[in-house]
Amino acid sequence: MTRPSSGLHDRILASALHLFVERGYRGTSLQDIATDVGCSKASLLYHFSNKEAILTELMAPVMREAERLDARLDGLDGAAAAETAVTEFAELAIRYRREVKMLFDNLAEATTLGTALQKPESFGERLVNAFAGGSLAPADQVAARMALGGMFLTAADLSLDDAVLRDLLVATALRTLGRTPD
Amino acid sequence: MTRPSSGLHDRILASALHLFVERGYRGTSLQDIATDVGCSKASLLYHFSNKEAILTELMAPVMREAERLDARLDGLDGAAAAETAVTEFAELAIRYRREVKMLFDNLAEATTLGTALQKPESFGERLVNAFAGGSLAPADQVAARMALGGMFLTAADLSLDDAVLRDLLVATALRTLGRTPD
DNA sequence: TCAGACTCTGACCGATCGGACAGTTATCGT
DNA sequence: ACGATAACTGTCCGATCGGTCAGAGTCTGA
Repeated sequence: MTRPSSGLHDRILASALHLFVERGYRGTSLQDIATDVGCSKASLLYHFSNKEAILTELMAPVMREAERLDARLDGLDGAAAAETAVTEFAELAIRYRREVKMLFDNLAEATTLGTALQKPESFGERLVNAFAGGSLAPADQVAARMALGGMFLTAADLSLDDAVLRDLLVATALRTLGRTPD
Repeated sequence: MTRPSSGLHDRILASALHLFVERGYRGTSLQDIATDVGCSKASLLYHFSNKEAILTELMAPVMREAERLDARLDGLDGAAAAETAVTEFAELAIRYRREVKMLFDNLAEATTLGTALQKPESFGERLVNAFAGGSLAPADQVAARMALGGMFLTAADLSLDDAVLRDLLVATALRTLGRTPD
């Protein structure tokens, strides 16, 4: 680069994340982001090919972590799958709190939106299965969905110390699943 | 009325509910609804003063039930509050599945939107407190949020028999809260 | 029969959306 | 000193948004 980088790229991401979380993806216009950053709307489209590219880049780290977790769960079953899934998902949901909140604030639009929010959908289903320990019994499936949904919502909403909240999420989710933590 | 009512009013509501659930409130334009109904966009605004009025009327029955539940919880505390809240909320969430799904699909926009989606916010907080049995301990608060969030998401997503799902929601939520059902 | 009320619509409006593009400015290596 | 290139912006665009309005068509009660 010739001109000293002002770090605009990262500032755009920061503002976009903040606004997407607060008002949703559709509820945030490029002009909103530009105003918040303090640059022109055209600058956004210089750094990102389009609006969705901003969302995609914001979600990229979460997606990577999600795929890693997905791979780890692949060989597991039963109690091992459930406990691993719960523990790792808690860690992930806490670390990427804002991204997680952004994600489910736009679940309805996920279908319309491109690939940025489509992988998480199938990932969610595999997580539910892991939570259920592979069981297809209605009671286990419902418990799995409730545990996952509960962690999802609670991690995004609550403002508690990260470590404390993570441990509580894990313990409570395991209780929901009927698996007493060791 | 002079001309035999074509029931357009209700058909608009039905289409709007369907589309709001599928694509979100912001993701659904008046033209989308009009096309789905098979009438002109101007007809929508003949029957409803504006777009938000459609949403408000869709949410009206849920709001009434929510207020009734709210009143019932007012005098209760501890285990009685938790069990009543869980049981009644399960009933409500199941009966108004689609409206509930519509509600949390638009949580991020609730602040922007008018009164239609604002009452539920404070109602949610009171529900959490009831779920927690009045306790302010972090463990109880987290469990309450997870139980509520879990019911919320699971009632909206799953396609199970109503009665079966309702009983499972109640049993699982009580387990999450650490309250063994009688 | 006919005035009036009800239902519905086409045409139009200003605002805003995401995005395209040519041009300006600043800074680099040579 | 001087292109070359990266960073950035003003301006414009077509599409679509929610919403208005004058009127057309249709039925009822007097």
